[in-house]
Amino acid sequence: MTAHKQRLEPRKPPVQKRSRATVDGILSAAAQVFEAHGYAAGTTNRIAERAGVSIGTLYQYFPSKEAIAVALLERHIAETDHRLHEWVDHMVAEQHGLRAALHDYVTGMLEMHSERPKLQHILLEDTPLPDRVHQALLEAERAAAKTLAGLLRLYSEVRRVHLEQAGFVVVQTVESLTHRFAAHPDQQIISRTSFVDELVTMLESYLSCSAPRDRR
Amino acid sequence: MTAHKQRLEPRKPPVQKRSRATVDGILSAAAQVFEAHGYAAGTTNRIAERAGVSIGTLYQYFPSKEAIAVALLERHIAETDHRLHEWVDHMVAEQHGLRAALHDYVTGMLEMHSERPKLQHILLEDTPLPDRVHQALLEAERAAAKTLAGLLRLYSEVRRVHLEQAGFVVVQTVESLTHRFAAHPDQQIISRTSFVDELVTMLESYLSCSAPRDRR
Amino acid sequence: MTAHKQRLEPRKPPVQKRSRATVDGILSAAAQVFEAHGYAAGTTNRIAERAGVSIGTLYQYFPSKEAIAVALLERHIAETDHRLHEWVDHMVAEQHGLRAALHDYVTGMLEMHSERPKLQHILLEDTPLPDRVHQALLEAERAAAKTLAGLLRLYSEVRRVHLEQAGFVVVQTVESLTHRFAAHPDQQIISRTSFVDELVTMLESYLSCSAPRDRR
Amino acid sequence: MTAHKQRLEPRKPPVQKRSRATVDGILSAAAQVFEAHGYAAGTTNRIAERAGVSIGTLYQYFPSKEAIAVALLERHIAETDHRLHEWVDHMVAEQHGLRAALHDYVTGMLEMHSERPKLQHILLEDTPLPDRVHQALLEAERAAAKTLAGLLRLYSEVRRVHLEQAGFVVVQTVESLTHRFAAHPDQQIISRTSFVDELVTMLESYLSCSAPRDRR
DNA sequence: TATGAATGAGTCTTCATTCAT
DNA sequence: CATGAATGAAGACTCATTCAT
Repeated sequence: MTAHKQRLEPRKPPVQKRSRATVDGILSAAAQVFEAHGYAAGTTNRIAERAGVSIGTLYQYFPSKEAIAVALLERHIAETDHRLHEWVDHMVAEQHGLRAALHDYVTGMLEMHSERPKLQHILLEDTPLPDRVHQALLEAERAAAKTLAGLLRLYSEVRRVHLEQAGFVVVQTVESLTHRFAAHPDQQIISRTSFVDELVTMLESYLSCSAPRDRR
Repeated sequence: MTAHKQRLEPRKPPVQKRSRATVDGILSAAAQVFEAHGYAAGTTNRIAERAGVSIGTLYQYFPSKEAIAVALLERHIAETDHRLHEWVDHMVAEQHGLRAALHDYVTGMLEMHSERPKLQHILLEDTPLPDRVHQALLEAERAAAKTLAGLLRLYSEVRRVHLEQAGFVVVQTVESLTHRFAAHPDQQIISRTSFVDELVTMLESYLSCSAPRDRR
Repeated sequence: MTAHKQRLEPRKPPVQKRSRATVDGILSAAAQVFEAHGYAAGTTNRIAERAGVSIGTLYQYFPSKEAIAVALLERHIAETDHRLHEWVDHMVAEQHGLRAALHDYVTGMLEMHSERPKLQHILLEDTPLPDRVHQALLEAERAAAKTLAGLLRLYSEVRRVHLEQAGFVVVQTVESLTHRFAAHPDQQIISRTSFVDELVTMLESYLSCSAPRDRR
Repeated sequence: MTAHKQRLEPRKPPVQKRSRATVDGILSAAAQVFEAHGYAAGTTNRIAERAGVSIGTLYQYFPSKEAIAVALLERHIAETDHRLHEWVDHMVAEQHGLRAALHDYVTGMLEMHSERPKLQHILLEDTPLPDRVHQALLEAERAAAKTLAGLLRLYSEVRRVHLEQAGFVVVQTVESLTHRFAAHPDQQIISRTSFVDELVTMLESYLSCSAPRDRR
């Protein structure tokens, strides 16, 4: 009868500050609810309730549940990107050594993922997201790899030749492991500090070794 | 009136072979359906249909949808474990060098995750699994780390001191990266071969470096 | 998430007699509910309740509310068609005069519309019916005009030249007036008998006049 | 908490001209919206938007959606009545023959219904109108029949005895057929001109025949 | 044991209406 | 008087689960 699934953006960003606050409130509530219940069981009513608004208001700002998920993911992508650039700028300015730089990066990402460890995966794996979001995600990863490659070029310790490939591996590794560790912070075989150290060591030795040591 | 969430085991291991086949059929169907539609949209009716049994029969063998998810996850854990041990045995027998061994391991895991790349995450993140499953999962990882540590001890190239920690890092890294790569095989910045090579290189250089190169 | 609005037929005519009864029960209930509340206010829950089945059962047989409306309309078209042919056959067999034939026809239609006077209009005007239903409706009217033309040919009293046009006018007139009268049976300016008589007279004098009496 | 269904009149005839224009604008917008979307899907927000006023303003002038429908219907009744009297006056003045008079009448009504063919039915069949509106409708029809009877008396060609009954039949016939035809102007078995001619012929022969030609 | 029709709690979403500004 | 953000009751529809056959 009606035409669902059209725009996935807030209908009209109804202009001002009140709305900004409301939208943010809904998104934060959604993040909590999805984190706690999963996507399917994270009902829009629960989100609205947690956000302290009526269900009607929620739908004033988001045309569908899916739109909320998309907004959440885009927010996450933006935040990750922001963190990365901030870190890169900081590193360029501070001129620390490679190990220190990696340590800083790993710590930052671990911190970031410790907030809502499960959210991304819930969003990524259980939501039938429109393709453009997946594209955006891949694009963001590609961009991150490139950015990182640019930074790595500045370190004399780095011996790898294909810096973009190396950047990709580093980004993926940090993202994945950091995320995994954050998901089960307590019951781990290894302490947080040790984990960071080992990871940094791995990355450092990888970046500073010149090539596959020997043929298989 | 409803009786959700009771036992999560197959009611009675219903005697013998006929049932064995049926249970397997249902699990395989569930794997396909969850992979394709996600957990929430993977309806029990769809699973039953794909398995070629009636919905009634499905509920003869599994008391709830959740029980199917749990069984699937346990099956996956067992399989991973099996693969690991097989590989370890093979490595012990063949006496290859470290790099070759790692290459074999990485390739095997990548292969394994390429089958149903999304299934685990769907199961892990969207199902409110009973805690004992999470425990089992962590336990399995711990065991894997130990097993790997045992193997690593046999290689003279390995210089790491805390082998269990190293085993943990290796297991996690391979598991994560392999999984990530398998999820988006096409649109990657790096080829499959390069990916494997880089990953192996990273692991090798990590394992064969004696310690953090320098203090931070 | 799912794909609504596909088929508008009962999903699978689930085979047997029980279903036949259920489908009929639902349709009858729907007819009553739509008649009483209008299309929009005729909720599927109300229909199910009136039919004595659960809402789930209703959706086992009809994929959407619209499908129910369509089925109802198709049923009506079929019934009208059936009535018309029955009447034609009867008239051909009985060899009554034109007036008697018309009287019989008008009475029959009036009877038929007295059952649920508003239903058709509700279905026609408020439901966003798929186009093929509208086509079917027009087609049915065209066929009725033709059928009637065939019958009129048998009456010597009929002087009209364009029998199909005449058939069309008669069908439309009877359908419309009969319907209107049935809608407000009580509070009419004219009695039911008089109404039928006048209508018959009008039709008779129309059919038996040779042409426009005079130029305008 | 809700206050549905209270008064159905504009709250206060809010003074003068500005309001007059606003009310008219809303009604016209409502007519378009109902015609295009049906009653249920014709939302008050859409009406307000089309009228170029805020939803709040709409509710300043109409206490409910239903009140708009009622006002629309009353407007329609008044207009029909106006047309009829205009026509009668014209006919009395011009002294045309019966056929010409009928032709004029039919043409006028056809024209009128061609504007928003579906609106009336939507209003009539899908809105749970308060009874007094139905009363008013019937009353208007009765009055029309009487008015028409008065006119018919002036024509020597008319032989019918019960002029009021005849007036009723004529009014109903013209109203119904004209409306039906207007609703599906394109796909008709008969052209517009032919339709008018046939209808006029039918009415003329009816009015000028003295009585049921023969007993049944 | 297998079947599949029936169930109904629970979901997302809409929209008439209110009221603070 | 006008505005439009907020409200929440209510509706269409889904799907895990049961149970009579």
